[in-house]
Amino acid sequence: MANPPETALASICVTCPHRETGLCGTLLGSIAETDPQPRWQHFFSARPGEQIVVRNQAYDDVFVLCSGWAFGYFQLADGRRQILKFLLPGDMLSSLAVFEKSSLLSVKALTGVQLSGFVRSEIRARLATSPEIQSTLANSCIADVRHSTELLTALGQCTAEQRIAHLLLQLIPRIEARNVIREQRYPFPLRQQHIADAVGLTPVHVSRVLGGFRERQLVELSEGVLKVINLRELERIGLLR
Amino acid sequence: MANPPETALASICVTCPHRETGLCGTLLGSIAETDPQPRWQHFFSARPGEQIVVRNQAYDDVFVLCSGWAFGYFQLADGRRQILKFLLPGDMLSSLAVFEKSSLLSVKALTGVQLSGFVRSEIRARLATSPEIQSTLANSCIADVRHSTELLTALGQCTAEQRIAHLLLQLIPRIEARNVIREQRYPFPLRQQHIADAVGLTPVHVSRVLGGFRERQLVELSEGVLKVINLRELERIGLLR
DNA sequence: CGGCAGTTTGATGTTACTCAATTTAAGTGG
DNA sequence: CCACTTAAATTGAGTAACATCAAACTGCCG
Repeated sequence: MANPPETALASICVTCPHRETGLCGTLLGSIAETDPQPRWQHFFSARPGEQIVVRNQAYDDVFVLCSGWAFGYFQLADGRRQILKFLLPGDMLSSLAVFEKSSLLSVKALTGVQLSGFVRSEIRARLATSPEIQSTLANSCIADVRHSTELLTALGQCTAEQRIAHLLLQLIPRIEARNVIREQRYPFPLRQQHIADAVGLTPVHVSRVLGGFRERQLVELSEGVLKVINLRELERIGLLR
Repeated sequence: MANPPETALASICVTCPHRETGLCGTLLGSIAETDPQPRWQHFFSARPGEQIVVRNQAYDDVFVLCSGWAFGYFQLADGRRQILKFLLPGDMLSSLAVFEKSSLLSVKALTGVQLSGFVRSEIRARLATSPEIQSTLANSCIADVRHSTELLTALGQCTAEQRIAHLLLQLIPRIEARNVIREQRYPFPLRQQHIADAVGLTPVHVSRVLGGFRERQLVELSEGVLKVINLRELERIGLLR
């Protein structure tokens, strides 16, 4: 995971899996025609576990994840934390960063990551004239709200099994959209601690539930790989109806 | 709670407690100068318990609550439901309704309510030219996200006492902003069932926790009134730090 | 007065947490 | 390639928090 030289970095975002629909690609598409090295954009990277954004701190950039996994979370004073969303390549760290300087969330890298930062003022200027950027942003906000609605319902109303199944089901299509999947084996860099923090359980209990899933031949999770054996049954457990 | 005649309804929204900052007032302010009876706005009311918006159904209007209380929720097939937010006068039922026809949430009236509906196309047209409407909308989205971040953290990480205290603390300043409060007595139309559905507990357990709060002289809740006795201690329990 | 919805209370059951020990896996340096 | 170290996952036993079930109580309204 060595850092590629600066000159190579620009190509990373252009190859974002979501450049067709994502803000990153939308913006880069518009500069390709005009300015190959804009001042209002920069790339950088972070190591696994490194903090990228601190809640309530002010930033002049809007960030897009270009490669790797990250997660947004809310930290409590006593060490507990709630993970609110996992971020995959093409995701904006926070859609509302376009309007608000201070971040609503803390963000940490889960794997090694590469990011793109766009200067907010420039995005807002373009937002005013580009319907494409407008709808990209609106869609990102809608996806965010839809996701947190579901997560809230899962946390408030569902059992441990259902919550974990729901988390997996929510991630599976997003991983599929970004990777070639062979033999139902999905790249999956979360530790059980991350799952626990995301669904409001202890790591110990997560281990027991995943053990149950394995025994029942639903999914197997180890070494950064999620193997999906019985998707139908997983959906029966984890789909919100 | 009889329905006032149509002619009187226009004045209701003008006296919205949040007309200074809310979308409702922002829009009405701009028409007061031009068109006293616009076609792109209409008023209506609903009785206590009546359903106002159905999730996934399409609407041509963006709704603002003018009087009374309502709540947005996600309904599961087996009867469980998660209440995601309580709506007070001046609140948009959903900020993202400006961009998305189909509602992300179901909404029910808690008390008798009066609402204002603005035709979406008209709002979007005005949005393009009015920085005031833009920032009002952005602020509403930001408040929504901030709120669901906190609620998620409370549901995932906190005990029953903390969750209920948190809910009360979240509502208290919003009630204060809309009512004259005497002797720490807040109008509070929620049933224990609503509290339960909002914080992911059973009504029975909510009753026990509230009983504990009463014994300890923190708050008393009965007959639609919340009496706040020891705010400091309530904050010690329910504030997320 | 009777009925109904909402709340309270008690007894019991289940889920998930805590604490602690053990196993497994992943590096690290010799 | 192999001890040694460390982080992560697993397992077991005991406990706390919350759910469930059922009954009694309250205030309200017809």
